[in-house]
Order: sequence, then structure tokens, then C-alpha cells
Amino acid sequence: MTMQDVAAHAGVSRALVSIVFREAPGAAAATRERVLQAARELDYQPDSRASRLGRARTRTRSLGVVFGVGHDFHGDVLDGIYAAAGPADYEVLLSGVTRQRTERVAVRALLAERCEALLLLGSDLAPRELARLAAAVPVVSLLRPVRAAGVDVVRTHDAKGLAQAVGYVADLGHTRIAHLDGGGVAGGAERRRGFRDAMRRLGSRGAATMLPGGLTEVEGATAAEAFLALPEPRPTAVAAFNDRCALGFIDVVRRHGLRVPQDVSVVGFDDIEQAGYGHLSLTTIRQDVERLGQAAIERVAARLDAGDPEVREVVIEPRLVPRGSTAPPRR
Amino acid sequence: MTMQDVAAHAGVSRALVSIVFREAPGAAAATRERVLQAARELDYQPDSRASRLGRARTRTRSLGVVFGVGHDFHGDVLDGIYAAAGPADYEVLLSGVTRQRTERVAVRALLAERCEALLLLGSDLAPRELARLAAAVPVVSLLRPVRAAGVDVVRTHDAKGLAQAVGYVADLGHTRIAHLDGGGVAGGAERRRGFRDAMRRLGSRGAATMLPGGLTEVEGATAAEAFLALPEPRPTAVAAFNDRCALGFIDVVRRHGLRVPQDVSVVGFDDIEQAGYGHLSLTTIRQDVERLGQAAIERVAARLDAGDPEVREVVIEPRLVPRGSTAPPRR
DNA sequence: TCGAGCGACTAGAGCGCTCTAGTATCGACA
DNA sequence: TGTCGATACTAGAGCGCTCTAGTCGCTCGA
Repeated sequence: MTMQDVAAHAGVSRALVSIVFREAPGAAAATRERVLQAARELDYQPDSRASRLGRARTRTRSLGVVFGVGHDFHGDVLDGIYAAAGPADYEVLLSGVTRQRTERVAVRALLAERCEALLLLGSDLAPRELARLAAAVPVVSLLRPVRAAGVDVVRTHDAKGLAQAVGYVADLGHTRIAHLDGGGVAGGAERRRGFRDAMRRLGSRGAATMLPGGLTEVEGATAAEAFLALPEPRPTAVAAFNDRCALGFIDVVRRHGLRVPQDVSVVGFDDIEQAGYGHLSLTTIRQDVERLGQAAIERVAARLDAGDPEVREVVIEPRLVPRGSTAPPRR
Repeated sequence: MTMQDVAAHAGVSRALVSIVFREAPGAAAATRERVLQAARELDYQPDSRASRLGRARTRTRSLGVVFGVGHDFHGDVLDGIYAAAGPADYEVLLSGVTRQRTERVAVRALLAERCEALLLLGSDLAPRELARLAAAVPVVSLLRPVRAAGVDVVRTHDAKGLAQAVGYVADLGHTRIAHLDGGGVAGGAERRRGFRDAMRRLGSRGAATMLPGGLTEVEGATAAEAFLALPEPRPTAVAAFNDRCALGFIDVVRRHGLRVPQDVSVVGFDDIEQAGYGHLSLTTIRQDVERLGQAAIERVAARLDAGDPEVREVVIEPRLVPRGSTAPPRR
């Protein structure tokens, strides 16, 4: 079943069928409908391999996205990307990172598809490797602020997010505030900086504690052990690297008899779906996935459609979502 | 950068370069190395669009996999699929389901790539729709036991898994046992049945309670509320539909002052990474993702390579992984 | 010495599209 | 009436591979 079959069935040329399916100008409305009808009758769908290959001489309008398969927040961002890619007439090609399949392999697969640009979600690649990629094809690092030659960055204002978290709990009356940091993962350094600066601004009204956290619940749990081992008086509020880390933390401190939020307030980051669940109700810093996706596509379009040679960093504002895991400290 | 460039650089024909990259017989070892060297020097990588299109006359050897993007367990299964696909010389094409992107859309995209077979992870499609797909291309339903014409099924023995869970807690001395069921989701009915049968086998030593659960923590949390509202004496052990559901359940009952495992034992299903985390330490029924992936690929190969016309259901044995969320009941 | 057989390599016709450079038709306008 | 400009449509040359059907030496056995 090819275009030729549809063309024969509709009594037009192959080229016309192509025009209709590409929604290109140059077909009369009636003919267009006749072609679509023929396609429907034959249950025809264009071959996207051939389509992309055929487009190779001009523009492919396809972009590769690398993401972590089990990573819930990446799913949210992907939604944002899909939502923005369609209207900009870009096709999205996915390549997943799993335990077995490294980011490097995922990227190779996309390059083999000759996609026009690369969006990397929370990339782990070394800056020099990113720069090497960027020399071949526009690269947007999503969620990870990286300084690499030619690499655009689209991210949430991580530092401001942590400032919001600190500001919020400080306004509730907390003074001893801890940060479960992200270590070396995407965004970790920025959030740490945001936390430190915000605490500094609190001056004598704030006492900061840093605890090593990370991407997942297990690091949050480990951080909780460290938290519980702190000398009294312990911090009364905690800003975690992200929601999963916050959830792991909460889980463990509760197990040790601390109540959240009465004994310790916790703020997450991302606003993954779980954070909104009634039984968890995690106060968090929401990343705006729609705008992240939109901005990433805009960056690609600027490079490819508008020919913008500039490397840019687009920073999206986060927003605090108050929920049940925060409260004024007990006196 | 095309094969032609590499051919010219290595001083051979385009066809020979193709032979080398396909690892097809017909090239001398020395020539092979010369070609690869030329490719390395030019930083050449074959165009997989063109490659798949060129193969269209014979066999594509590509298979499409539909999975849920934020679904951690799907990531594990994907790893199993990747691991098995490589040796069987199949290329894996991914298509993710997100909140915005339905399974139907994901499938369409794969069909447009003209993949030779479809692997659906925990598919939500109606049997008649699956049957329609299966009429066009071999379809393997992974994780979901579905009765649809022409659709192969590869899954864990869900019923046995729940029997293992029930048997394990019964051996610990529990008699009042609850199941947080999965409702209508993939595997839900089987696990429910396994639970019921296992309880029936316990005879007078068992009293079963059914509570509605589901795929994620939030359903587990809701089930926990229902659990807490049960008249005393409540069940002392709970077999959840899956790990996430179990985790949501545990979270809520702990909040209400119950201890796990002292007051209530909990068994999950899947063995996602989180289940093994020290702070959670969830006893669970492990699905063997390596074998699931292997079996799925074997089914595809049987259909496509061996021409097996038979529809089959491959059922993989689950295995109980005892951890810290289970203990004998208090007397 | 000859041809069969084999291994190494190449020519060239696809694969199913896209898209440029046309042709045909027709209405408008001078 | 002739011509101009649209609009509607088509021919055909790619896109970068794959793979069949060869060709071209070489060795080897008779």
C-alpha cells in the first residue's frame, strides 16, 4: 500500500496525493477530499520513513528527544514538548535512556535518524561532549543549565525556585532551614546556590543546613537519616532537591515519629503528579512544563527556521504550590 | 555524508560499504577494516531512515514498542526488551504514551514507520481494536492478558504471584488478608482471581477482604482509607495490586499510627527499583523483566522468522522477594 | 589445459516518499 | 482575439540506503 495505490484509486497523480498529505498548497478542495476518501477506503497511511527520507533534500522538520524512561517528571516535560512541536510543524522522535541504554546510545540513535535538532532532558553528558554534538546539530539542554559551546539551555529558574521555597517557609516563621541538595545532577548546583543566597538574605533570621540528597526517594531517605542525626535543635523546615527526594525524606522522618508538617515542614520541587495526591499533599515548586516545552521548540525554531546563530539560555519562572506538607513551626 | 563518501574515501564501491555496515558476508577482513577506518575518519554513521526504507523489499527487522513514559516498571521491561532485541537482530522503535498522547496515537506513529511487529506494554486498547491491529501486523500484548484474535500475550503469571503473596503471609500466620485490587487495568482481573483462589484454598484459615486499589500511590492511599474504616478485627496482611499501590497504602496507614509490618504486613507486585530501597524495603512479587522481554522477542521471531501462525500466551513465573514490610501477625 | 567453484567485489534497480520544474486549463483584461 | 497570471495538476529526478544478479580473478581437480 503506497501513495501510488491511493493515486490510482483516486484517479490522480502520485504527486498530488503527496501534496494532499503534506497539506501543501496546490490541490483543489474537491480533489483533496477525493484523495483523502481514497486513502480512507484503502486504509492508507504515509510511510514516515520514506517521507523523512524524501524530505532530506530540504528540511526534515524532525527533532530528537532524549529522556529517562522511568522518570515521571520527564513524562510531564515530554507532554509540553509534544504540545509545542505540533503547531510548529515539528515531528518528535523519542529515544529513551534506561538502566541498560545510556544517553550516548540514545543520542546516536537519533543522529542516525538525521533529526534536525536534539532536545536532551536532564542530560548527563559532559560539556565537551555536548559541545561536540552541538557542532553537528542544534542542541537544547532541557532542565540542565550547562555551559557548553553552542548548546542552548531551557530550564526553570532553579535558584529562584529555591528562593521561593525558603521565602515561603521563612514567612511561616521558620528560621532553621535545611536543603537536601542534588549533588551533581542537572540543576543541583543552581538550586544549592538559590538556597544559599536566600538564606544569606535572611541574615540573622536564618540558619542554613546542607544535607546531601539526590534525584530519587532513596537519596531523600538517606538525607532523612542524616537529618535525624543532627544535633538539636534541628531544622524545622526542609527544601528538597525535588519531589521524589522530598517524599523519601518524609517517609523516613515520619517513621521516626516526626510529624509533617507539625514537626518539620517539607518543600519539594517539580510538582510531579504524586505531589498533588491527597495523601501526600506536598508543598512544592512547580516547574511550568508547558512553557519549558514551548521554549525548547522556540529555540529550535529560532535556530533552524530563523537562522538565529545566538546561543541562548531561556529561564522559566517557577511557582510555589502550597499544600499540606508545610506549616508554621511549633513554638 | 553518505555511504558514497565513505566508499570513495576507502576506494571501494558503495555496495561494499553497505555490506560492511550490515555485517553481511562478502567482504574480506582487510577491506572491512579499511572501510570502517574510512567511516571513522569521516565520522560517518549510516542513515537509519534510508536503511529501513532500503530494507523494505525484504525484511525490516524493526519492532515498535508502546510504553507509558512515566511508568517506572515499563522502564524495567524496556530494558528487558532491548537486551533481547539486539541478539535477535531486531531494531527497537519507541513510542511513548503520556497524558496528552494516547496509545492510539502512539500505535499509529509506529505503523507509519512500517515496523514489523508491535509490542504493547500494559495496553489499554479494546480487544476488538487489538484484533484489528493484529490483522495487519503481529501484536504482542505485554503484561496484559487479553483475549483478542491474533494477539499474542506475554505476561507474568499474575494469579500465581498473588497466590505466592497470600501463601507467604499465611505461612507467617496471617489469616485475615486483604487484596487491593487493580480494577480494570492490565493484569487486575488475573491478580484478583489469584487472590480469591488462594484464599479459598486456605479454607477456614483464611478470611478475604477486597478493597479497590489501582496502578498508582493515590489508589493505594484511597484503599488505605477504606482499610482503616473496616470494622475490627481488620485484616493483618495486605496484598496490593502493585508496588506503587502498596507504597501509597503504607504511607497512609503509617500516618494513622499503624506500624508496618508489626500491625499490618504489606506485599507489593512488580519489584520496581523503589521497592528495594532500604527505607521502604517492600516485600513484593518480582516480575522477571529479562524473561518477559526475551519471551516477547521470541514470540515476534516465531511469527516473523519461523512463520508460526499460532497465537500463544507465554506466562512467566513470578518470584516472591521477602523484605521488611512483612512479619508474623501480633497475637 | 580447462572449466568448475568460490570468494571478493560492483552495477544498478529498487524502497516510498518529496519537490522542482514543468504543462494544461481557464478567466480576466486589453 | 491574444496574452497574462492564476490555479490545478503531473513528470521525473532525487533522498541514502539494500540486495539481487551479476563480473572478475584464483585455485584446484581432472
